[in-house]
Amino acid sequence: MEPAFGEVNQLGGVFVNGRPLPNAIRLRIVELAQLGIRPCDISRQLRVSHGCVSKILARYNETGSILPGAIGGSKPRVTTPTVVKHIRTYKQRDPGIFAWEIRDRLLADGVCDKYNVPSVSSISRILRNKIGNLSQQSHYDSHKQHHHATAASALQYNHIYSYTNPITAGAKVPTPPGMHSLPSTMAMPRTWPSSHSVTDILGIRSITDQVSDTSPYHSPKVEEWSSLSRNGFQSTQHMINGLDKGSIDQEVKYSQTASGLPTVGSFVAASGMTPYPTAAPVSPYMAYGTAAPTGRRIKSKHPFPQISAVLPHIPTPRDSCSYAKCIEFKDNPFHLT
DNA sequence: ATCGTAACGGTTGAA
DNA sequence: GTTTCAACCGTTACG
Repeated sequence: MEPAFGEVNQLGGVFVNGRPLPNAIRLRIVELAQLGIRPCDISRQLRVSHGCVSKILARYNETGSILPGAIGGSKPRVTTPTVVKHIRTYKQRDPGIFAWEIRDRLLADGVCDKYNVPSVSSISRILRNKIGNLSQQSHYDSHKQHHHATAASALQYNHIYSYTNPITAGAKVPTPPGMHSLPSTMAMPRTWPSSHSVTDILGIRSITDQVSDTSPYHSPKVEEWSSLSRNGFQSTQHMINGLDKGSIDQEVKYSQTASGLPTVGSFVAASGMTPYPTAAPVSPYMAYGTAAPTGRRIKSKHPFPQISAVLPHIPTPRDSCSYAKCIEFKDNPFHLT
């Protein structure tokens, strides 16, 4: 359940425990950093803990994305229907086969790779629970099952998990930014926006602004706006740094000075940066985008790349299967009226 | 003073 | 419909 109210951190900023900062704040952190503002000053100005600033900047530096990681869900199973089907086949052909032999065969036949091959114990469990006494199965049945399993797995898993792709097989496998050699099965999972770049994020945001309500906190779920993101609201003329100015203006309201505490704004003017409003109502939770590609520990050659850069998102298996939804704040505790 | 990060309490969503 | 579990979150405190 969403809390009725957010909490206030030591800096006077409002946050919701367990929930990501809104994209507007995340974006601001990156923008300020690009302008040469020190993280400690960013922390003070935005009233976000320095640990959070550090984390967001580090992630941006490594992934090019300002977005939070994907929350919730489960890791994709390794015992996909396809794998079970192969195990069944092996067992049928050689009823005395050992689990470890099956494991080796799965690897040898390319059904799995070293990242997603089931453990011996998992195979044993499959043999015990899912396959049982194969000798009582007719060949016709098994063939039919085989066929269905293949189709089903192709539909349900292949385009999402792409287990045999060594790039995506491990969630922590680094993937260079800008890589375009993704197999088609990974290029565009079912409900995922094509990019986690700021451009796409705000492109999406610009659309959601149009379709959403007056509450800056409510955002459509990805199921809704992932399709929007594909319908050509890429960059437009009123983009600033790849961002929709309107959306920025709206999200800028997040600046945390509602408590009446003095803002830390002197250095803002001195730095010549965009003069963000510094005394706007607190409204921390606006639309969230989709998850950042967490776990991709990319050592960027270009620290703090321009935020307008479009960096294709290379989804991890976990990304693509379970993080399709953005965060929705229906009852935003921070929405001041 | 600044920054990186582990611990913590929390949320989320697939299985 | 509920529970479990492992992912993530931001804050805090420590070094």
